[in-house]
Amino acid sequence: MSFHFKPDPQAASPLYLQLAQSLATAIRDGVFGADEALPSERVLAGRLALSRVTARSAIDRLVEQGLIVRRQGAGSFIAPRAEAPVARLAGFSEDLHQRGFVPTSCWLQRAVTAAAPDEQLALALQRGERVARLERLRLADAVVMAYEVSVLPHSVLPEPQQVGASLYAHLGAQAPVRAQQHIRAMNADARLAGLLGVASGAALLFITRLGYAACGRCVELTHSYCRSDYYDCVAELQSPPRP
Amino acid sequence: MSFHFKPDPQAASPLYLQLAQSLATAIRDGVFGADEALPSERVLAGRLALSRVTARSAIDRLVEQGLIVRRQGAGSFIAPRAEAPVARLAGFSEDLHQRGFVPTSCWLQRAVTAAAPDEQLALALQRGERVARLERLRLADAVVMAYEVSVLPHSVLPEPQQVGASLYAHLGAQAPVRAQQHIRAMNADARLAGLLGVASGAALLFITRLGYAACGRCVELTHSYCRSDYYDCVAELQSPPRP
DNA sequence: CAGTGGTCTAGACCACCGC
DNA sequence: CGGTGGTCTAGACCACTGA
Repeated sequence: MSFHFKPDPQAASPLYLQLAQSLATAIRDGVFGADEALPSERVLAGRLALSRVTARSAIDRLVEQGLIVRRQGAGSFIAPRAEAPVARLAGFSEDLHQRGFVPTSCWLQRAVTAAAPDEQLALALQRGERVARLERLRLADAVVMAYEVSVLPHSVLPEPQQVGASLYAHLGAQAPVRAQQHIRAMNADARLAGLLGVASGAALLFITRLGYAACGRCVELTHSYCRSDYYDCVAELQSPPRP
Repeated sequence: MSFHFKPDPQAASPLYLQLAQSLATAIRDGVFGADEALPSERVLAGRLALSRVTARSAIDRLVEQGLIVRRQGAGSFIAPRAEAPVARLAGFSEDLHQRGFVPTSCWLQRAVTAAAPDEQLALALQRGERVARLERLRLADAVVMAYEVSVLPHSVLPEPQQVGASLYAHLGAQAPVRAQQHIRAMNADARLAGLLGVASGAALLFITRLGYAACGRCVELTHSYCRSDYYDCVAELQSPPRP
């Protein structure tokens, strides 16, 4: 089975991304068997009339995503992972969608309010700067999965009323590209139990997320209270730099 | 303030890593002010007699680590993050150590046993292949923080008795470099409550970790039951590839 | 406009793997 | 040994930023 791909120098996206995506699709479609070696970087480059550096960049992406494993001197191989990969940064919507659920939201509040002290600190707000506050229930297939409060600088989200199902989609270029989550467990109090439809005292996942835009600014502080029986949080970790 | 660095082509580690580490140190030492621009890639390359690609590779590393933010057309800037960065893949030991605790372990079991079905599957074991089973309490400053059961292929860990405080240190080259964690919350049953010294029914973090070695093989399956009042799980997330 | 990061090329040497 | 990934160079064009 051979791999076909036509580089298009006119396209909007760079060649190495086109190639990476193309290879990723081929891998997921099973064009290459598990544990099989990819064409070597030189072969790939030669066959597609690209430089080796470009071919290598494409493979770099796939290695980062865990789709491919490199073995020096031997070759690049399909990673031996049958299961579904990836749970990078994804909003709730995208996250659930991937798992085949139909995610919906039920707004409890979308307003511009004053900022609490911890919010001022986390978002590095100017004195007196206000925040957009989004409060909602998250549902999957009509089952409540989480209660979530998001706070963003007013300047980042001037009109919270306009936010649709996906906050990140609405934010566009200002959406977070990196985030830090603190994940804890807590027992549901009466109010949370009522909102989520669980017994009082049930164990919940309590997730605090700080989201950073591409420019490095912290643009999102979110507290999520998740039913753990329906939702679990997946994290992909990478090794620290070797000193 | 200027930045000094002598590239050493003889050294074991590649130039781009030397430079990255050197820059990282300089940044953490405050040689560059927050929000200040780094020397441009061309300047860096010229001054250090490196190619621009090499200088760029070094900066790539720092961007991945969140130390630096690139702005096309403008420059590369110190990321505006005062706080402690990074919680990549770290074993419990390293993790707690970074926070200033003294981590210790109390072994409950270190043995070679048969593999349960889910363990066979997760670790992709041969039929009948046995596993090393490690069971321990994790303590920080003499307080129990977690109960943990790790299972590894016997071939990866032939002598579980020899494992010291840090499993990853003992594994050496076979230690995981990538991991996937599933994080859930659960109420402590009587046994867990007893082990961890919490009330029965208290909310615990229940973390299942699959660790993958550099060669791509899954070498670790760990279940952790963590007291959430003392321990929280930090995850750094990155954005998905833009399609 | 000059300078920046983003991408790309063609070619090179090395350390490592498997035969 | 030949082929592989790992690193490095010198130079190029583009799109974008900011003064």
